[in-house]
Amino acid sequence: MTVQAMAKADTSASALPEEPTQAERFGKTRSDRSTALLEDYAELISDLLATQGEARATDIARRLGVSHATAIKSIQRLKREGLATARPYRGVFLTSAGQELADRVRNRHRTVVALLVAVGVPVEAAESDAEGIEHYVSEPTLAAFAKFLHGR
Amino acid sequence: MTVQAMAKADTSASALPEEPTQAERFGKTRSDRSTALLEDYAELISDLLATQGEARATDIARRLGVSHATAIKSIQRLKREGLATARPYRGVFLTSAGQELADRVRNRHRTVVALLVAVGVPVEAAESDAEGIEHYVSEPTLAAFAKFLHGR
DNA sequence: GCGCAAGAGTAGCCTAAGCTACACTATCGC
DNA sequence: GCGATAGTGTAGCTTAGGCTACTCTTGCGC
Repeated sequence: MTVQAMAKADTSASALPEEPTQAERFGKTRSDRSTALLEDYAELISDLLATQGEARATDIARRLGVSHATAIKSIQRLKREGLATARPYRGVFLTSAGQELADRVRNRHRTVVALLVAVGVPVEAAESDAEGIEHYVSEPTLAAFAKFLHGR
Repeated sequence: MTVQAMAKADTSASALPEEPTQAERFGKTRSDRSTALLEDYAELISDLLATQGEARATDIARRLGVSHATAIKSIQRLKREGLATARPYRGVFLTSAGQELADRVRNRHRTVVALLVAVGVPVEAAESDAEGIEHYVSEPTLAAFAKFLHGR
């Protein structure tokens, strides 16, 4: 604090953004984080339905590398949020909202990977990093990515 | 399941990666997620020390948009992990490991923002999205970003 | 030098997302 | 048609990261 300290601001640190701005960004990042899991589940279920014809809890668990109990708990959350339906001992299905989310996520995922590769990231790293990155790519950023890829 | 379903694989879904690969990626993403918070704290503390001369729990809380109790809990975790030191009612300081982490994170943050801007993302969106994205950028990807920025 | 506001710390609660262990269905083979 | 096995579901525990509501220090103003 104090004026003296203020004076030496902007030395090494690239000028801190004002508090409210920074707090908002962190808040947005926090909420993105909480939807990241749902997005992954939706996308995976959609892929499983498309390729295997059904999405079973055990398959989902195996793909994600978690226990089946964890997968089931997350599926329950998906149901709570209106993204999926599931009847006991039958598979999991997506509601239209869930399918819409899955499509959006898959599309975004592809764009992110393509962009990473386009700027020179090795394919394997691109695929791997995109898994984490994609959940934090906002609409304007995604649009910029698409434009960049298009106009190359 | 079943051969019929297998046969129609690779339709809409961009060919699922094999299970072990995918599970590894998700696992990596999960562990990145758990270090993301620590990284944010380390960077912020470093910035506060540089610009204000001290890092107080309340300031940290305000910047991050969380309650001071939450900030203190996280600072305790930082201490547990050997990244910071703090004596009661004195400020928070970084260990050399913590400082090293902060430097690395700040550097990575700058590179990510610069890359986003370079591919046409509006500055405000770049700053905001980078906050989430940066934690999932691996070394190879970061190197590719730097190379891309350099050789423009 | 003392009182009081601001800041720091503690306690206790919640939810999400992991886990293991156990119990219950379904179905396939014979 | 019945039994083993594979898959599903439930219970109960853990940790992280939020919160509010309290108490305890510090240090500034007078």
